[in-house]
Amino acid sequence: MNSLVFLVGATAVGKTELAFQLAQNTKSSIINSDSIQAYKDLNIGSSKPDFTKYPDVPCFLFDIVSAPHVWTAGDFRKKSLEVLHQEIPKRSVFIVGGSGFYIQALEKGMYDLKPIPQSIKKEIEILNRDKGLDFLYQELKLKDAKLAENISPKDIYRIIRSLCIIRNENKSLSQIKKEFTPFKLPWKYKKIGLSISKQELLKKVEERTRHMLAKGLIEEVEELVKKGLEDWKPLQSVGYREVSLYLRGILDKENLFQEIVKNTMLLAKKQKTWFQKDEDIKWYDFTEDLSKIQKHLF
RNA sequence: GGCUCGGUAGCUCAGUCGGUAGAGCAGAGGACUGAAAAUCCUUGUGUCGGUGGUUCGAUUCCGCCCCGAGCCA
Repeated sequence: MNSLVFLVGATAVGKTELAFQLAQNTKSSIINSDSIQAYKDLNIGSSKPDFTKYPDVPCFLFDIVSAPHVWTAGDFRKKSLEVLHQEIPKRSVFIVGGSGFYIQALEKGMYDLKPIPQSIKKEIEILNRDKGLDFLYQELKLKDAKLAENISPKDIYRIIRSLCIIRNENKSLSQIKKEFTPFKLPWKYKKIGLSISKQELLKKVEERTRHMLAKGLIEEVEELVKKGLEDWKPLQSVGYREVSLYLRGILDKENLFQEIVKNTMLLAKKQKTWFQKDEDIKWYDFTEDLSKIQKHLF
């Protein structure tokens, strides 16, 4: 019986390397659940694996989206389900990545929502620009008091998104949530996490950041900016954002390294917070023997 | 050596017309349903450089000293 394993943990802990070794040893395949590694043009800053090192491991959902398109949790859910239906009958599968929201989307499902048309997005953006976020928050309070209570009046992302949904679905998010039945994956699966002390992680993050800069992270971002992609959302992610600031003269070179390291550590903390509430995850120290982990899994 | 401006939370700095102080960032914790590497929330006692003086009371005013930056010699 082929199995399904989620491998999670903070950025830079060494998930990818472990996953490829496990997959190679057990003739399994890998699905990427990292939101940034899905992008074709984001290689250095996303720490994309070196696929030539493991030519026999079938890989999915890496390098599948090109700018200016944007990859979302919903896309991940849909595509990963397709891949799983095709792969599980053939071999075991590892799903690897640090995006907790993606794992949740796949595991528990997502609300069945229509895509938001540009016209609605624009309308809300103009309201935000002209009347301010507080005006939008007041509208949300009127139309979905329960949700408004649970988010901050400054949470620009959630306020705009929920108003878009109200306009597009004619229903509030709270209502949609109430009517939603959680989905269940049709396969048995295990979740394992790689843990690391903050001190050890800092060492890894510094090393990785140094490596990224040496390998040409700045040039990678420069290329994208040259193509007019400075507003492309993924360039707001850790590493890419700091380099963009550097290219615009807002950050100087000495601070660039420090800022990337700092924000990567912040990201790692958020990932840790996300995963630690999931009691199904079995944690292993990052120094744990491969064979031990493998034994536990199969 | 003289003059000027600084020395306040781990960092950058605000402020107190004299009643022992507060922002941003960091640190710690948390939320999270289609950009999630995003977007947010909670959390701030520190010999206010040292020392003497004035004062009921000084981080705040005055003197001296120490440290840093700049200008003049």
